[in-house]
Amino acid sequence: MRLGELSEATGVSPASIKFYLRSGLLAAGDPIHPTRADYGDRHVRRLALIQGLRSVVGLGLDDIRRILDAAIGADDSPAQRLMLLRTVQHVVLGLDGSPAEPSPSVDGLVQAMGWPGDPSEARFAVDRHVAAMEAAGIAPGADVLAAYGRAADAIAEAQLTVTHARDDLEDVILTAAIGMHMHNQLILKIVALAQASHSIRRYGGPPRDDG
Amino acid sequence: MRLGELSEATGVSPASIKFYLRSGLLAAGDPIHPTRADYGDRHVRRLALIQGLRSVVGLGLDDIRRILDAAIGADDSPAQRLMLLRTVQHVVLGLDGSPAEPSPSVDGLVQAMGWPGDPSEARFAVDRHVAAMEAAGIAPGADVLAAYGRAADAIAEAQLTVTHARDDLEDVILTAAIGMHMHNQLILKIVALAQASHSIRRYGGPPRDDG
DNA sequence: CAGGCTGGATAGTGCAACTATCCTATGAGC
DNA sequence: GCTCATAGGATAGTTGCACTATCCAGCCTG
Repeated sequence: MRLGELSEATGVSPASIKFYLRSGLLAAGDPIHPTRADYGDRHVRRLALIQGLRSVVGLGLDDIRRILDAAIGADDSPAQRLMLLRTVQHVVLGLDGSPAEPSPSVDGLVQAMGWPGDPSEARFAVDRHVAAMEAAGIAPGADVLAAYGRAADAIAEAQLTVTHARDDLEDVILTAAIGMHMHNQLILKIVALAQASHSIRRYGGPPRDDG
Repeated sequence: MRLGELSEATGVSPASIKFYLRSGLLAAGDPIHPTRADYGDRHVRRLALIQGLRSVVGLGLDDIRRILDAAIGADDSPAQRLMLLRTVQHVVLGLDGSPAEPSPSVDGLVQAMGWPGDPSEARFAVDRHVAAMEAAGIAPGADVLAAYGRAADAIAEAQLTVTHARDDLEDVILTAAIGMHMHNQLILKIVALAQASHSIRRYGGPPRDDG
């Protein structure tokens, strides 16, 4: 299909498609004439991925590009899929990979959950984050961490299962990134629900607008 | 203190302070002369709040203004604090308050956690979110929801306790918003950690860069 | 009374993500 | 062969947000 048709098929304006082509987010179509290129299904999927990462997950084009770059040349093997998953996490969480001081409470969490204790980028990120929360005076208690651990274990399992059920890498990325985001928002909303419940317990009623 | 001193005290440029004054995010100082105003501690705290909500939580100035508006006229009573907390959740989560179809899995969660079953904005938000996830083919299972519920309960309790220990409303807001954000990021990172662990279990090793 | 700082208004900057315009080269129709 | 609409490519302009810089008048100090 031609650019105009690709635009109609995806709902993305021709100008934006051109912009993505220029930006290197979308591969050029197969040139069938000097002034004509042919776009296919992969372009449609790629555009859907870009749109999803932008509008749902809220990533910037630079971050999207980093994820896309990781997908280039990757095959469908489990190892490559995990690699891709890791890149998505890396970008979405803004991990930087530099080592951090292990936190005792995180040690406790890892042991309680039976997770491997190897230092890793994710572990560093958790350690750093817990340290930041402690510095802010809002350190998570052992019970909170334990609850997070169980929740995280359940998400991780579900995410891996869903992710590996996907056929193509665009789907893998989209499922992983949107899954992370959606689970995250879900937890926030459940916390809001829990807080409403707790405030009822403490004060006999929810906070109300109308006095 | 004068504008220049307020700037030095907070690290916010005079131009930005003027901008916040114009935007209505920061109350004008007490005019001591036609061309001189006096700023006090409340301006320092307000600026710290604005900075925190912007740089840590990532809110836009419109959202910050909505939270600030809710704080105006509020007193230190538990009810007002809860009201404020609710506004913060409202803004940070983008809740809209319109009713949603109750989801059976959320019903199950609420009953399992012993939370009050009253319909509420938070409940609607959770119902809508679960529906969206189901539509996206990434519906959370009962085990995942149960784990979230326990985690949320722990956060809510901790958050309420920490929040109510704060003295002034600026602190209440900042603690609530930054707490939400930090806990949220923490969960994401713990999920990343859990995922690394699961991938080791499944495939005998973490995904690696170096092959 | 001059200079500098204050506060207030207005306009400009930088970034991100588009969006509109222009240009060139076909390729279809006559 | 010639014209003209259109695709594709390059360039510049727009929008929204969050500042930032400039300008101006007042007035307090020295």
